Amino acid sequence: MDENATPTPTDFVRQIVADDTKSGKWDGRVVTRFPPEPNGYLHIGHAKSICLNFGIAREFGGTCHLRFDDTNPTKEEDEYVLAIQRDVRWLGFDWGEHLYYASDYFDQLHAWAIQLIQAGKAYVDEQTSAEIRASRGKLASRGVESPHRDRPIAENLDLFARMTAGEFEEGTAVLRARIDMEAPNQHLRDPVMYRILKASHHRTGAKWCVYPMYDWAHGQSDSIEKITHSICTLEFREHRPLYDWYLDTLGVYHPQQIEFARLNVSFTVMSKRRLLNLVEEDLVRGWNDPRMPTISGMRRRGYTAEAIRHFAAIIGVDTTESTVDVALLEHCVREDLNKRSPRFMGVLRPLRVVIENYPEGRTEEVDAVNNPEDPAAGSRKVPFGRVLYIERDDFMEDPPKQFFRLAPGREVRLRYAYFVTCTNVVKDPATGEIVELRCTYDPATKGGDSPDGRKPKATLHWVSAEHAVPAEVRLYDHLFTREDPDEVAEGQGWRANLNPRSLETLTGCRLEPALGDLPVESRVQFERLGYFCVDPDSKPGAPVFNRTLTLKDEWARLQKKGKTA
RNA sequence: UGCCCCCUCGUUCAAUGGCAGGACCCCGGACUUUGGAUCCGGGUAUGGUGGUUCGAAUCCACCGGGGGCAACCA
Repeated sequence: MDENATPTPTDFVRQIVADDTKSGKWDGRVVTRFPPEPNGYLHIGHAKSICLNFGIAREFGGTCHLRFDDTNPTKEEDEYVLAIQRDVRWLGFDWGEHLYYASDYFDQLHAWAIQLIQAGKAYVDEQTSAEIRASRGKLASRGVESPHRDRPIAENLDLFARMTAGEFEEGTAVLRARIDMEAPNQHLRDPVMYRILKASHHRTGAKWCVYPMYDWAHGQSDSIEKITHSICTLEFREHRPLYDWYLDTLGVYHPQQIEFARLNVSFTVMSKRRLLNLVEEDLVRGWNDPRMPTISGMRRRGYTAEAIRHFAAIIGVDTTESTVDVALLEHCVREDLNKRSPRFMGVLRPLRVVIENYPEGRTEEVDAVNNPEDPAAGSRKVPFGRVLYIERDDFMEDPPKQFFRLAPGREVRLRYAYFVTCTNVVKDPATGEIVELRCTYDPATKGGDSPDGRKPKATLHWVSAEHAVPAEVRLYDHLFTREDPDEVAEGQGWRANLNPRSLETLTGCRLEPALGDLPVESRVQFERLGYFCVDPDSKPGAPVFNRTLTLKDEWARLQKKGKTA
């Protein structure tokens, strides 16, 4: 997509950055970061954050770091690290040499922890996690101080050293910041800084027995990297006082945390926990299932990076929790695909048509425009013959008034070819099913125009039976049947709203020859049907297509409204 | 019965004390060798009540509604 078509967004985060740049608050530097935890694949919500962080860096001449927030070895895997990098790159962003891991900072973090202990600002607590949770107090009440809170500094130092050395079992001790058990903000009630985890870390292996908690790791990582604007989602707003406390207490470089509303999209779920659940329970075919709101899923589905970036630009950035209509995302994809997709003809549910007055054994080629939106795309030849396939939906034996397509005795245009008139309907005598149409064609209409000015009300797509490529086509619908998957009956979970018809696999489709050998991920339009792309499951001579999205369909709209009497 | 945050067309984002506007969506029409695309027109919004002000979506107060926070997750 033309970069000019996407206006540079203006939002409150960019406003802050612009103001800071102007005032010289950070010496004119702009450094942001995208800090995913490698415990799942990136989704469209992350895309919003990626576009925000990398976008701001690009617009203000700054840099954006990719930092893996890998502080929990029990949930994180290298597979995710690789997938995340691939997805960010595919989206069109580049972190240059600024690839970091929170685990790179474990030594520094540990040294800082000792510094806090020495300052009397942290202590080792040997209460159980249940005791700690209970003593932290309810939402409306205050917390109670740990019996270990006032233990001597030397003892804390010793205990923490032994925790680090692996002398204690998991769950037997933690290091806590010594702040205020009566703070109205729960996060300030002596938060845990380190817990004992005897798990192998994807990068540091068995080096550590203690791992930093998110709050302890995140702000300090920002500080080490000299981040200027640490942009995160709304749920971390109440963590900000803690973010600030750690940095201030340590007396180190202190970035500004800014929170924005995470993206929700209708008819899907966005939490990594739920997406992981769908994958693990085989409710979808993996993280990159085309029905998933993951970046890799959308990519496999045929969405373009440009469309996703444009979507991110127009939804804006705000502090109000909201759910964006999936139709807006789909609009962005259609808009982009309309401009760039070469057109072809493909028949999903074939109905055989014999042109009775067309000579047996004859074949000719007709000229077809590749993309009416792009004259530079040129044209191609499409073979035509006596036996064709058309879409079953394009014929009705007894059509309602609003049906413009083929019917007995009616003339329609075959796109780029000829006008044909249906003369007979052949049915299976046993089932009554229509198995073939007999038609005649008007040789004077070659190319699709009649010298006498006749204008059929419909133009149909078709393929020559002799030349057609057989294919599998996968049709997708929304993953959930409700705008809000959480809207469920008593006692039911979000999965009750999974759409049982989110995937429909069609075999025996017939495509024009040019579609037989396209590279994986090629994106095309099947005329009158929608946008499709080549799935990696394709084999030579046996392509598999995913339907990215349908075209808008006036006839389908009328049917849906029941106005087709 | 604590703390924090948020309420503008159906949805979403603008309007930074000065004519409430755009996009999506929906409806209707034009055009059309894709019932596509495109173009044109239409579509009951500032949660409520007070206050400040020449003037309030915007500032203040109260009320109402919604969301977040009680992992040794991030």
